[in-house]
Amino acid sequence: MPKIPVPKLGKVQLQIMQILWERGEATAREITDALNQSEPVAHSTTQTLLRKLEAKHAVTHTARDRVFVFRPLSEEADISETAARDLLARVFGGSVYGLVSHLLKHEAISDDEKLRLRKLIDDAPKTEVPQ
Amino acid sequence: MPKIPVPKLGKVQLQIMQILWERGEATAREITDALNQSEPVAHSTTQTLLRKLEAKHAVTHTARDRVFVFRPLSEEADISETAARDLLARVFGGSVYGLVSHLLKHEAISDDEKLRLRKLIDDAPKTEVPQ
DNA sequence: GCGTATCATCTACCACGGTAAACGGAGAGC
DNA sequence: GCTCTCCGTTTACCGTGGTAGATGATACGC
Repeated sequence: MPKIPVPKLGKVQLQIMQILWERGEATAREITDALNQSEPVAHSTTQTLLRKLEAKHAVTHTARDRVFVFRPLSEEADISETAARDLLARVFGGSVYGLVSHLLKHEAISDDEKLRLRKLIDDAPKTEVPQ
Repeated sequence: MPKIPVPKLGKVQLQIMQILWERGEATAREITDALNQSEPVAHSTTQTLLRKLEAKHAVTHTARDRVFVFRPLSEEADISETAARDLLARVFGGSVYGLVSHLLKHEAISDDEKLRLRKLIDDAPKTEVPQ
């Protein structure tokens, strides 16, 4: 089994995936409309990107009436995983500490968020480095 | 003043910048050699990328003897900033909490790192969210 | 039946990162 | 003086993301 690797996605491709994750499924037209909420995109562009996403097994489609209904194949967690790990390796030398300290220094975080983060760290299991 | 925007860099381009940040300056040959420590890259490739980096004002060069000495123009902090914010916006909807919790859940972190992270959060200033 | 609207497909561009061969200039060694 | 080697420059190619027009199939209204 060739076991499809987690695909790397472009900006708009990721937006499309997010729409699909949110809704479970959508037609090309619905996706175009959703994309156009934030920025204008031609319907044909959406369709091209859907074809490319399908080519790398990130989405699939089934025909319903005369319309294609698309559904996500890649999981949101996997994509986030890959993207986060990529940034980590490329920019922060693989150091989670480096990235987090950078975020704390340069990004706005509410007190509430800080509390929740603290809790998260406290609740983290002891050194159980998963495989 | 056109005020150059912080450039987005590719994988190898980023590696080149990291070499330059580390050393302060380097010749094309030195960069190629350093890159080849991790993965084979033709010298001409290095030079092409340096030209492209120079085109977007990420590096500059001066001639010394017959050799170009390259120096970084972009700051490491700015590039990290851009890359981190990009990931944040694209994948985690701008939520620092989302990204950090993801990291804590999916990345291996030593107890020591956890302690240091906790300290970092505790020491973070109170909600001074300017602008 | 015929036009119109809607789809999906095909085809083509552009930008950019990455890759590298080919070329030309200029010292170094003999 | 000729060759060798190192260097920078030019040029070109591929892959991919993004963009979209042109085209063709098909249903729908009248």
